Amino acid sequence: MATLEDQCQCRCIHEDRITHAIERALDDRENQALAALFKAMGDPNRLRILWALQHEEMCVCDLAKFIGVTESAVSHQLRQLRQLHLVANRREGPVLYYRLDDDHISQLIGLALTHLREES
Amino acid sequence: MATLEDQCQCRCIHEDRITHAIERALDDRENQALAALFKAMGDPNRLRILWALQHEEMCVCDLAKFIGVTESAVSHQLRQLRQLHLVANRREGPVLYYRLDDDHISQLIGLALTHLREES
DNA sequence: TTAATATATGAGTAAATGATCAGATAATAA
DNA sequence: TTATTATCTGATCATTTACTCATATATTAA
Repeated sequence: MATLEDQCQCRCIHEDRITHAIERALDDRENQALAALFKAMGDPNRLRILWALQHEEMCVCDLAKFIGVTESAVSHQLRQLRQLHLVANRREGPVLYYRLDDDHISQLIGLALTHLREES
Repeated sequence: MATLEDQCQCRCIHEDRITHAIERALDDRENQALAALFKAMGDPNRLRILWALQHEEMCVCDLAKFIGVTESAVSHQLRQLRQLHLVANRREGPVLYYRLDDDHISQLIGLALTHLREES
């Protein structure tokens, strides 16, 4: 994000469009948070986790076995997903059952898959 | 992705859930492609570009000015977005006007923003 | 053709990422 | 209490990433 005054080599063609874009731009924090959300979904293993949790809640070692990495690795990934409110868990004795945090996650995956399959 | 036979330290609790997850799992290539799509949207500057293009098509140097980086940097980003069918362009003389490739992109951003704002 | 403008590309680099390993914490059972 | 199981956390490291710089390509005009 830059204001128009910054570092102007004056090569741009459409001052008006830039001005409008800046006016309409998403707030910086929100942009950052939104990017973090997409980034979290943008890793093959995390996505596998999310996909699996669409259907059934699973514990850490289930997920580790499923995607073929260490339980430690899964735990690290789940922390990220938790912090971004993509997954939630519930404890039953010593085991933590993970699930998707809300319905938006499935919707996002579904919508993206639609885009992909229509191969626009 | 691993089959159940691989590297079994036999510590998992729910063999059945793992089996189901493997059966229902997204095809490996599709999972990869889906992750790539989300990852592409998961960078603050690329997201700013996509957000701006929701409203109006813009050329490379507009975008560079807007987000405050080199035109080269924007060009690199746009290539990624092009390859993943997130943006498309049209040439008018020497300048390329970029736009969102289809309506799904806006929908994805909107849905993610809803999720974010409901702070589930 | 040459010059100028808009964009693309390749190399190089500092920073971020995702995995593993080793060790810490939490809950239950003996 | 101690032992065991499930999960978490910190350190480390190889890979990936996103930028800048320098250069190449493409389009138009002179």
